[in-house]
Amino acid sequence: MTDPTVEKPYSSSVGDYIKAIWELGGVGSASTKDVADRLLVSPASVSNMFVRLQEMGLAEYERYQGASLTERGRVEALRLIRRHRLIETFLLEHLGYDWQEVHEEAERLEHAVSDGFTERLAQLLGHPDRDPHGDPIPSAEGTLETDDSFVLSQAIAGQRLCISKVRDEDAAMLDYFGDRNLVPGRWLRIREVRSLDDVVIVEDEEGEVYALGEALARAIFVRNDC
Amino acid sequence: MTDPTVEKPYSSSVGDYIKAIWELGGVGSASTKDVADRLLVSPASVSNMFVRLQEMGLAEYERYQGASLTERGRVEALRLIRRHRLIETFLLEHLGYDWQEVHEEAERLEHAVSDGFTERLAQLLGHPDRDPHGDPIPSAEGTLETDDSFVLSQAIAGQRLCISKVRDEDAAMLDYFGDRNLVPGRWLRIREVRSLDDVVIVEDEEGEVYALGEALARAIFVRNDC
DNA sequence: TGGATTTTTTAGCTTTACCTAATTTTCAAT
DNA sequence: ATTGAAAATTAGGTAAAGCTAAAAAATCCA
Repeated sequence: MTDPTVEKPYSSSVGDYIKAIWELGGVGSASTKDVADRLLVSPASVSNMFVRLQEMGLAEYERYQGASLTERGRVEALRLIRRHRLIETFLLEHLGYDWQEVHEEAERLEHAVSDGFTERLAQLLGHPDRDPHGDPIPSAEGTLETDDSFVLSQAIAGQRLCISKVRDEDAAMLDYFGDRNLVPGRWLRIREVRSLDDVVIVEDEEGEVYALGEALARAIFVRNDC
Repeated sequence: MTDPTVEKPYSSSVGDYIKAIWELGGVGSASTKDVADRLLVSPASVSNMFVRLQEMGLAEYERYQGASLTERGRVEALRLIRRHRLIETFLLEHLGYDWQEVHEEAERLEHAVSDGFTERLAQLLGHPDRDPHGDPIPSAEGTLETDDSFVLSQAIAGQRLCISKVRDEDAAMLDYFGDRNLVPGRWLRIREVRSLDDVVIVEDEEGEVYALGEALARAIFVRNDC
């Protein structure tokens, strides 16, 4: 008597795995170890879950070859990422959160909110297509804009480029960038890209000059338009 | 090596049980059956959980006698109820939810949000002390205003009373009241309380007269002040 | 090519939270 | 005081999601 038209929602664990595969896998597939490291679980747990994801039709999986998402898995991942980024935007813009605190809270909330909540939140926020880090927000239909931005360390001296996003993994870096207003939407002129020590020297709109070491230059993404 | 100062958060199931005991128990204790009916689980599951709640120090429990909350359990229940009511207020006032939709969403969210989120939300909402149904919102410290309101069916003809809250169990009733603006904060003059058929006849501030049958008259709470 | 190392899987176990079926206790009514 | 119904508990079982330890496959490298 199970009604196939009513599909039960996936558990939050399943969602975490799908998201991890999406984020790690890119085009190809994600390895057991990488997923285990990202989710802080044992590799054995990942092996188990890969089998279950396949049974659920969310991933393709071949023993010893890692897992990749099916179309349904991809849609599900993008749905969660949409939720996550909209929630982050709300926390930052309406509740006064700062960069550090946002990620953890959004990680929990994205599994608890309904689609209805998500779309109303999108409306409240004015249907943004980027979150405050500059990451694109997938559409409600599960499409994601292609991203032609690249890492600042790959820029060429003389270019004038727009910051498209900043990596959101390291809170201290986010603070550093926030303090100096190196945030998505700002234009930079590239003064020098020094291969010797991977330092990139840039000038912002106010003429302020910054020398960014390797780690910082790889945390800022830029592109030609804004 | 378990650090007793770091207390792990309770699962959402534990929270559901504590809330149910609080809502059903009042002063005394809540019975296995009542909790089972409210949470839509089997009585056997409730018996199990009662034992676990006692081991966790959240409830007192004696076989065949039901369970009542300890001080810690009471504080935990009020914390969840605070979250729930603040979230409902937010959904109604900022996201355009209507009465029906609100409860279910809040029920899920209250287990996912942090205390930090809750307090920021309270700030955004202007630290309300009542939710839109008129239910008092517990303080962050775990205190709850004593409620001296009573059910409309216990009013006496001639009194002038203020609607303090409306029962939030039945969505159709909430709609009925909402449509007629019979909401917390409105004053009513009691024209007649007919014991024959339990119909209560009231007049609102605009002189509109309503005859409310037993079910409706028990869903509206009133008191002398506002 | 053959070891050594890393990665992955398998096997078996734990906890949480639920269930059904059977049994026991309580309570109310004769 | 007994009994019958309602309520509660116990016993035993399931599924999800995790774990460790041991075995197997893949990869790297000299």
